Amino acid sequence: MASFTTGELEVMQILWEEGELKPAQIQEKYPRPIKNAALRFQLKILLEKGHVSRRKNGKAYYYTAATPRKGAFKRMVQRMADIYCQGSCAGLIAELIKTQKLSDEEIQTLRELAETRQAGGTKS
Amino acid sequence: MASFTTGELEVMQILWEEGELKPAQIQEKYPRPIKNAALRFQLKILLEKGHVSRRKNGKAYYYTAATPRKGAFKRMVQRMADIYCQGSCAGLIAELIKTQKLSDEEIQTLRELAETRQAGGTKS
DNA sequence: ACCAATATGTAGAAATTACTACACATCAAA
DNA sequence: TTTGATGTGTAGTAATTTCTACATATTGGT
Repeated sequence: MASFTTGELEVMQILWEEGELKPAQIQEKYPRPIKNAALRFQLKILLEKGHVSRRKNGKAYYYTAATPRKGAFKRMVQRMADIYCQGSCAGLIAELIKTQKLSDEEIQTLRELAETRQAGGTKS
Repeated sequence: MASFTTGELEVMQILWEEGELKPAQIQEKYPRPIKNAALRFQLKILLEKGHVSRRKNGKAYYYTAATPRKGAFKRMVQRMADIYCQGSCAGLIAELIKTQKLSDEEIQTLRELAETRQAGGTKS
């Protein structure tokens, strides 16, 4: 009831980035060749599940994401934390900082980000 | 060729944590009730795909993870960065620090972690 | 009003993932 | 060596996900 299949996610990504599109336009942006009818099938599923909505304009239906990107992101983060870090998001972030390749500037940015949050959270 | 199905991942998680187990033992640790034969089917798939190996000891086969946890983690991180942060892992970490609920201590820990990496990267 | 281009709807097939039932194999103990 | 507990192998079923083919509908220009 929460996570997307691969195909669904490919469509949602496009809608999150592009806004309102009709099937033929989504098809063009699709990361791999896909038949129009196959794509429309994905849209049908997403519509039934309530993840997209559509609106008729001229001849065609235009689709938009109904499920926000942010919520989907949160669920995926939590899932990953569950799998790899006993459910702890902080643990996940720590693991990422420890293991990912990061340039000096990127680390500096992250550090500043943490400091900012710290300053904002406590009352100066 | 890279990512696990839900069922496969549930098995891999147990093997990553516990080491070498026989089917009945994995079955006990499984996050939800599962029939012995159903579990063994998952193991069969994982074996065919090369994600686990097995070794006979006494009556039973004992299974171990052949695909390392670390690699699977990296792939999942990259996938998530691709979907939500234009492929940038640093961007992903930044997004996490910005959006996740974190206690003061957790933020402090992350900050220290970043500082440590920074100190270690540049020559003191 | 008609036609051609563009869209849509639906039934069914293929591929993947997940599960079940049951017959057969192996080891240890009497 | 028979017996029973434990473990294995395999064939068949179900559910989900993905794709295809084709008939039908809608719109704008003539």
